[in-house]
Amino acid sequence: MTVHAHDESDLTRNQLLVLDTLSQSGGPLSAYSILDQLRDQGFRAPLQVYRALDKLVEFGMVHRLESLNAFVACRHPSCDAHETIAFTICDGCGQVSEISDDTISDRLQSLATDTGFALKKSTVELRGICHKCQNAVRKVM
Amino acid sequence: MTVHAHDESDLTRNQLLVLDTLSQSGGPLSAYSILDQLRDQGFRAPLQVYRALDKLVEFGMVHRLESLNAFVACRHPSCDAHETIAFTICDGCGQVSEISDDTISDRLQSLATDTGFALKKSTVELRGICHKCQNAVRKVM
DNA sequence: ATCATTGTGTAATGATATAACATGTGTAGT
DNA sequence: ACTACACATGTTATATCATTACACAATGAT
Repeated sequence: MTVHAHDESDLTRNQLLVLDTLSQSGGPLSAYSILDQLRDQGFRAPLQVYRALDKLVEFGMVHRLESLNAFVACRHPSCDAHETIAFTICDGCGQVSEISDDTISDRLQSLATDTGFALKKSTVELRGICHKCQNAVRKVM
Repeated sequence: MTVHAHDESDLTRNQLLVLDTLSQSGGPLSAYSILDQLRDQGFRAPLQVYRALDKLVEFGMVHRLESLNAFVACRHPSCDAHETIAFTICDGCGQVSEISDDTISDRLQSLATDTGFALKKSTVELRGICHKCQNAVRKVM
């Protein structure tokens, strides 16, 4: 029984299709836009997407962006080291970057521990404008 | 024209009703459950709640919890110092606590700045089990 | 062979959020 | 007073996100 270390060969057809759709998009997608892109492959209902997403998130191969109600493929090519703790999300172009930072994760963990809070999952999402989009705005002005 | 430093006297009737509902609940509420609680006061449609919430969030008097799709009244009694940067959310009892921590906010800001990202808003939500609920589980076992 | 587990397909529904348009209300400028 | 403007409101309809419930199929363990 495999516990971790999932790779693509462990995935079902539906999970693979959903993961591929997300990977190829290069950015966040809603469950319903994944569904639309997979109609040709036989997808008919949201549940087919949500079920695949649940597993992929569980495996750490996809992340859910709470502030967007959307999903992104993990950028880590091999499926170890899914230790992302934060995301930047550009409100201009939608680009998402993953950040790993021990200062923050350690600090969050100790803030929790200090108050007796058993931390299960951290959501850290930074909304703003990426470097490229800031330059793009300057050009227009 | 007042720019900041809103207090209750600046609020419209609808905004006051929504804020009171949230304050009295002591925890997070969805927009629709706020709506249900305000039917007696004449509320009929979700938009009445969402519009009030938009303003209250803008004023810093209410926070949106992204991972819950819900809203809480800011715990700060006077409406200065809405500098909360993080929340703990207990998955057992639903209790929400606000955390202000310069280590984290400074670090998030500098991670953003380092990559040329213009940070507008940080979402930091810690999901887990609070101290009380951990004890409650022990009793049952 | 049977049973449990897991994945799948499908329809219906629930939950969250916004668009579009009409109406009211206070206030500043004339 | 009248107008123009900004802003809050009311209402209907619709868009978007997510789950429940039920039936069936494939796999693997006993």
